[in-house]
Formats: sequence, C-alpha cells, structure tokens
Amino acid sequence: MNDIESVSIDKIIENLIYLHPLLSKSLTRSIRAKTNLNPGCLYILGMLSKNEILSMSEIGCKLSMPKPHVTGQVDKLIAEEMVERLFDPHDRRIINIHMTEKGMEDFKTIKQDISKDMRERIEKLDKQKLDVLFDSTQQVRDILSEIMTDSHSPLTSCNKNQ
Amino acid sequence: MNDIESVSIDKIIENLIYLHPLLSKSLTRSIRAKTNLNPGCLYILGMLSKNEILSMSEIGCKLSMPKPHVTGQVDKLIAEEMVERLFDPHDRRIINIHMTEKGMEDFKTIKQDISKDMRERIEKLDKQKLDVLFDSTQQVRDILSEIMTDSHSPLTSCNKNQ
DNA sequence: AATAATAGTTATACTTTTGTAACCATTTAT
DNA sequence: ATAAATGGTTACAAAAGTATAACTATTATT
Repeated sequence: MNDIESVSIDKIIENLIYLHPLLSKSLTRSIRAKTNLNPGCLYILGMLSKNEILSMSEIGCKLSMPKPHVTGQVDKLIAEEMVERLFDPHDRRIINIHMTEKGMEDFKTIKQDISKDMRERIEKLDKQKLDVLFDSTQQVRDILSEIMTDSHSPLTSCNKNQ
Repeated sequence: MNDIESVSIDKIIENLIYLHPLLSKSLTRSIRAKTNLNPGCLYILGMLSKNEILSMSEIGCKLSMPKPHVTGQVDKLIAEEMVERLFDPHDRRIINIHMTEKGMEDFKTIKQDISKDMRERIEKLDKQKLDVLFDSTQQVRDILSEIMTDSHSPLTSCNKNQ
C-alpha cells in the first residue's frame, strides 16, 4: 500500500460521501411520490432483481438491514403481491423470497417512474457522457458489490442480531 | 432519444438503486461508531469541502435537506467547532457556513476512520480495479453533480419550505 | 411608509430506519 | 435424547430524516 493508493482511497471515500445524498435525492424522493413503498422495499427489489432467490437473512445481510426490518419490508412487498415466500424443502426454518411476475413488471414501472425526474436530466447529457455514466455506475456497482458482500460466508459474517 | 439510450438509462437507474444501500452500509454505519455526528452532518461536511462557503439555504438545496433540518445539523457541527457562521456583509439575513481548520482536520480523520472498514476491502483490490473504482466514482460524482444540481438558480428552484 | 418576499429559526408531528430482547420452530451437535 | 445453534417473527425503544406551520429579522417592492 503506497501513498498514491492511500490518497486514491481517500478520494474514493470522499466521492462516495458526496454521492450518497445525491442518490437519496433522486431515489428516495420519487419513490414516495410514485408508490406506497418505502425506499427499503426498493432496495430489496433491486437486490432480488439480481439474485433470483434470497432468504430473509441473506437480504438483511446484503443490505445491512436488521432482520426485523426485513420482515416488515417483505410483508409490505407481499401485500403488494410483488414477492412471495417460498418454503425451503431442505430446511424448513428458511424462508426464501423471490419476485413474482407482477413484482417484476411493477418494479420496471417503478424504475421508470423514479427515473422520470432524472431521465429528463440524463437525457440532456450528450451521448458520450451517457456512455461514461453507464459504464462508471456499472463499475462502481460491480466493485462495491464485490468488496462489500462478504462472499465466502455471507450469513455468519453478519451481526447475529440482524 | 432512441431505444438503446432508453435501455441504458434504465440500467443506470438500476445500478443507482443497487448502489445506494451499499453506500449506506459503508458510510452511515461507521460514522455512528466513530463520531457523535449524524450522517447528515457528514454530507454537509462533504459539500462544504467542495464549496468553501455556503449559505444555510444553499446547503439545504444542494443536499435536498429541509431547512429546519439544516439548522439542526449545522448546530451540531458548530458545537463540534467544525464549522462556523459568517454573517454576510451584504445581506444580514444570510448566514454563511464554512469549515474551520479543526473541521477540515476532523473531516480528514473521519474519512479515514470511515474508510477503515472499507479500506481493508479496497486494499484487496488489485491496482487496476482500484484505478477503475477511482475513475468511475469520480465520473459518477461529476455527472450526477452536474445534472442533479439546478445550477442556474439553485435557490429559487428549491422548494420554498426547504 | 406600507407591503411583500426572503433567510433562517423554532416547534411539532410523522415516517423511516436502526437496535435490542424475547420468543417459536427447526436443525445441528453432543 | 438433550442441549445448542440457526432462521425468522414479534414487540418495543431510540435515532435519523421529512414535512409543515408559525415566527423573527432583514431586504426588496410598490
């Protein structure tokens, strides 16, 4: 670990600190206007759209949500018929969650609704910047996803109380 | 606006939805452990580190924080002597905020503390991925910053009640 | 000079998220 | 067979963020 890398990491952290409220602005705000779901539900949907099936604990672990909170959010999503519980044949303690057809459609619509404000802004970008944004969000996502998820043993590495 | 671009935007939105809770995980969590400041204070510091002087309203506008909330957060930062109020000589209604020396030092330390968890993870990345992460966070930041800030008239474009 | 508008604060209620502890059902370990 | 560990739920408290309205001080408008 040399100095240059250390400075880079500081800069990355600062970028992320800066980024976070901007994302809240664009996401949190509009979901409340467009749906009766919480931001938390949205994150679960986002996670489920990448991982077909996740147990309650895995959701909590991946999103750093306390387990009781996951229960509540999933309850809401079930009330909207966007996800469903699947009982695990191998271990009857485990409850697996996966998106329904309706969930996927709704999620798509929600994303479009959410993006409406942002879409107008993004549309003003020239093709080149759009490409850059596309690539860089993908890269940030991939790398953060890689390093933030405790891939080897996702559950045991989670706080027991989560 | 062609189809390819539309799909790109959808994908960008999805990346951002995915990204947000990951950032919360890395930021929100550790600041609570390391300081007695809220995440909100952290965002204000991040904004102030980019803009030397901001009025209360500008802070609220840039971070989409309701004005009353800004007051509370800035009060905390002042209690920590990390920022100070400057009275505007041209308009005595305006209160300008800017970081103190102590604030800049503390912010630096906080960033390092925050990054400690993440740093260990980031350090495991090879040089190439680190570079990619560095560049892409920077790009996402720059572009989002550009499109999310209503640059022409930051204040009037804000909700009056903020 | 009177009125309207702006910047910021105070007060209050509410939503969302976080944190604990206790609990049940089921599985694993001894 | 009994005890310990795990996955999930329930219940409750506390923190953080959001939303509104009323208010003061100051500036701009007429």
